Amino acid sequence: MKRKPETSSTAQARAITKEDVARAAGVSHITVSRVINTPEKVSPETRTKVESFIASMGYIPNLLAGGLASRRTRIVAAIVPTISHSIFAETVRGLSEELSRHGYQLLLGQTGYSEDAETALVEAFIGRRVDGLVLTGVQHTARTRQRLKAAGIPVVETWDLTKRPIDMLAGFDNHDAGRAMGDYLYGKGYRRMAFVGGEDPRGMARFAGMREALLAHGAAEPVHLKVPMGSFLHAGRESVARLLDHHAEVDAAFFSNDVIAAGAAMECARRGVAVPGRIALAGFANLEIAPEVLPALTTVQISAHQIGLTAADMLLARFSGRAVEQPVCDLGYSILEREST
Amino acid sequence: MKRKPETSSTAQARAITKEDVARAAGVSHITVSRVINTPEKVSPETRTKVESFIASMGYIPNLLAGGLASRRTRIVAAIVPTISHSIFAETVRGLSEELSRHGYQLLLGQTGYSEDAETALVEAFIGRRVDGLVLTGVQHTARTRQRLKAAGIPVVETWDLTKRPIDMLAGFDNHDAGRAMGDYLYGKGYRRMAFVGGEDPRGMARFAGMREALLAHGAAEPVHLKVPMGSFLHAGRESVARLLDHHAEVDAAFFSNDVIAAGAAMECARRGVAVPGRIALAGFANLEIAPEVLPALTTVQISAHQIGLTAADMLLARFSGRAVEQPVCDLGYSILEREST
DNA sequence: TTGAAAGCGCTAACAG
DNA sequence: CTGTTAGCGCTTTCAA
Repeated sequence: MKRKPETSSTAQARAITKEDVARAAGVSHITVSRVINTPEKVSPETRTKVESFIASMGYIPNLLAGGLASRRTRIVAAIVPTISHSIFAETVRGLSEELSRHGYQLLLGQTGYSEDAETALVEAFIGRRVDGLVLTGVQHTARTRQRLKAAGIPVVETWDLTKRPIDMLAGFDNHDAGRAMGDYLYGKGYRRMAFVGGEDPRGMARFAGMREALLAHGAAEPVHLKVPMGSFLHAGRESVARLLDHHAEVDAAFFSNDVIAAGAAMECARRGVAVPGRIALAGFANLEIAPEVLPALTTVQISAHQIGLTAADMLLARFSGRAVEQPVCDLGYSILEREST
Repeated sequence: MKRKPETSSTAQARAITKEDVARAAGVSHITVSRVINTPEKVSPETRTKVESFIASMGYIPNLLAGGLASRRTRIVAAIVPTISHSIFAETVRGLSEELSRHGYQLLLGQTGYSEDAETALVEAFIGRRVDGLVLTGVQHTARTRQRLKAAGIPVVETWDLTKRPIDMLAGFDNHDAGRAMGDYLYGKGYRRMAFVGGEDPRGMARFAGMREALLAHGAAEPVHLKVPMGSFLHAGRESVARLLDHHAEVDAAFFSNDVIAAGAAMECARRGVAVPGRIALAGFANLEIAPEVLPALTTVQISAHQIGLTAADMLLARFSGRAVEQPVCDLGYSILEREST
């Protein structure tokens, strides 16, 4: 039990351990452990004494060691395409708040919309022995699915629906949501539609749904404009410019998210193009910017925050051994009409 | 060395260990360890053989155990006020990208601008034995500073400057930046200024700098409007409305960040108020929205992304035992003139 | 180039 | 209510 001399290049001062506190307080280290984890199982005097030593010595338990011994890290990992854009921020916020309320911490990973990056992150997080994992979308590499199955940790897929979830699911039907917007725009009298979005699976599903609705109504094949990663606002401005200049027949555009749509609205304002007079604009997700931009955006309201909350609650139920009453949860969507259509 | 029967309520399948791989490959577990960590120290045949077993068995090393034994987790924690807003997103992105390039992962914490929350996060992260820590701002509780000193881990403070950093620093002078904007606006002929921002220390410093500049020029005391947390766009709209309605003399407003300023621009557009004719608007940070909104925002350009990159490089240098050539790094700022002033 | 022994700091299970 | 014993899975000497 002798301490070796300090040699590590990180030069981290030898941290105080439970042993040190126990010695100082004249108890065994397991008692210190109990004071921290199950204080009700320790006599009040002992507890008070130990607690005062913990405080005065500035003892911080090594969660690495604790996690190794107990096989629970109290860490949940979330993997999102990106946090730079606000689309997933609400979900992450809901997740993070609910988890931290229950003593869990959130480890965040970004894929940049790459499935291989997701696989790498999943492996890294399994290596960290996270207690649970939240994934964005339902499309994953075979390797990801297999790793997750093998690890046997609770998983929640989000932001979409599927017949064959890996484990649990909290999302909504992107295809249906797209169709609903198609129906809505057609119902408002628009006939030549465009869809502007990235090539992520959920955006594609929304496009497919919208297209289906339009064709069912006998409307023309919608124009499909792809936007690059990067600045959504800028992409929105560029794409609406393209629409205005090269697809003059288009009278309504549905954007993959509100930020792109807001960019489009800004470009229209710049050009003095009337919205919705010359072209109607609809967004997706009801982000912060949707009601603020001029004109306020019609959008598809989804519960991004609720997705995070639900995912957290599902995991928390699993952790505590409770049965998850609804392991597959469709949170729905609704059309929110504002000024832009 | 006998396995206990599976009882854990997490029901995590017994994970494959180095032992299992070693046994299968007919080597000792330490050889497996070498194949993973220092492959050049293993003979090519052994390496190939072990690697194939690692792959086929789907072995994922337990980083908890590794971290415990090696005293390095390859995790860096970053603490920001919030990730929901885009202000710190660029910094986090720079940090995350640079770190992951070098095999480190990022653990993210949000304080909601509360110093006590920061302290709690610092303690939690120290408990996780992160290799390094990135903090936002230079104002921290005594307890935070003391914990950090005691833990002896590398720390980078960001987004501000101070004479007495905890350890390393990558930021810019908020007071000076505010003064520069004050000078600029005064130089453009504006005389009745307002500052709109939150009550975070950096925003306050910018206000103080601006005020100092104005008073030095003999201009009037600036109006100071506080915005609540929450929606910045909305706060911007509300505050400019207040300015327009109750401080009609104000001819220029400086906002704590571009998102608030953009909200203000949107409200002006809604009201048909001329910018900068009736009121000039200036933002801060040169966020994505600044050049896109109508009118494009004059702002203070700072290198949010560079802050993250620099912080990462400082930590990386420390980790590898290299000396950090510039432990205190002033990244500067500059006025970026656009249409809104 | 490979292996054996000895922990890292903690918790689980059992005993007292 | 408190302590003892035995690992958790890995890396670090040190030895072969």
